[in-house]
Amino acid sequence: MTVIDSPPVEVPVCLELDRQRVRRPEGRERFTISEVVEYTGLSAHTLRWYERIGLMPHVDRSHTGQRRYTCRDLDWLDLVGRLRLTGMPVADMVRYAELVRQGEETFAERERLLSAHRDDVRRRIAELRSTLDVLDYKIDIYADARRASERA
Amino acid sequence: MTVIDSPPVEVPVCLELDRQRVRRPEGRERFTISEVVEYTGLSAHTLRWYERIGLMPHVDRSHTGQRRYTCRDLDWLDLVGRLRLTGMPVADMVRYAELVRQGEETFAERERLLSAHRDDVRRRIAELRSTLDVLDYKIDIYADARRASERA
DNA sequence: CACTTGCCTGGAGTGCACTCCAACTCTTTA
DNA sequence: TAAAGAGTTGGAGTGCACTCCAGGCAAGTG
Repeated sequence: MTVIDSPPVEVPVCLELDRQRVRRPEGRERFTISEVVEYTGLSAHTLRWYERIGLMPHVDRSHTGQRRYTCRDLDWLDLVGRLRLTGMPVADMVRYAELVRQGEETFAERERLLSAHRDDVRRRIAELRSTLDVLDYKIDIYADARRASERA
Repeated sequence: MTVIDSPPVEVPVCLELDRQRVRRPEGRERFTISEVVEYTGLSAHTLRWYERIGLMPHVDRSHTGQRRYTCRDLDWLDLVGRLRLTGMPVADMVRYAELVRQGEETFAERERLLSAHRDDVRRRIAELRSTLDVLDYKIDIYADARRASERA
């Protein structure tokens, strides 16, 4: 509940699905886990779990051993959040995180990985679209029936 | 493996994701579970499980107790497959199946249920689109780096 | 008649992505 | 100084959607 209100500098936002957009406290550089919970909409459990499975770059610690997230961490979590929303398996995200850790010589493979995912997303959009047609058709039938019974 | 080849009457198809489209054996009216497996791409386990949880209208049986699916069942499985592809939870599909069983007085609620799902699908399409932008951006960066190193 | 194939059942197991628990430490507030 | 609150850990538990297993029955083939 310790929400830090920074002056309205810039307004980078978190894009958690339907949640109202949460302003990132800009100007600060180290965030507690609860601040990151606030910002990302993920639970603290999940944040720690992401770290355990290697989905996070090394998260800094305070002198007492508590996590202190940086802006770069928030950027990374934004990307992870998007990949997650588009259904990329956690294992693939971990793979991508590994590639990032390995440095620039993995650019080509990162490109391949993201391209494959992009194809997947495109395919899924097409799939959703075609289902939308079926839904429209069904809903129209029910709506027609309703209107008919209302007229009766 | 007992695939029934019907003469090419009409060509209604099954829309299982990337699988090649399977022609429905038209002209026949009762299908074994393995034929339905072939047609839907679902496993026999899953088909039996759908029945257990109430996601299927009553499936007919042969005199020896084996399932005999009808064309109506295949139509239903087409719809279920689409709802599934668009991420409708099985519990919601079961709810819809119940409404269908209850008859015409549930038209209004069926309309509501499908409309809600349609909204969901639309929202997800928008979400996927916006992620596509991020992916394009990232992939461009990697591609540029690759081209730069190829020139070097 | 043996064998293979296809299908049946209830119930247990799997994989994924979290989600929670118990027991603890550290910091802040009354 | 006592109590509340935020954070720590490893490991166990949860919910979803299958997925598989053991053991058995029925029909067709050599």
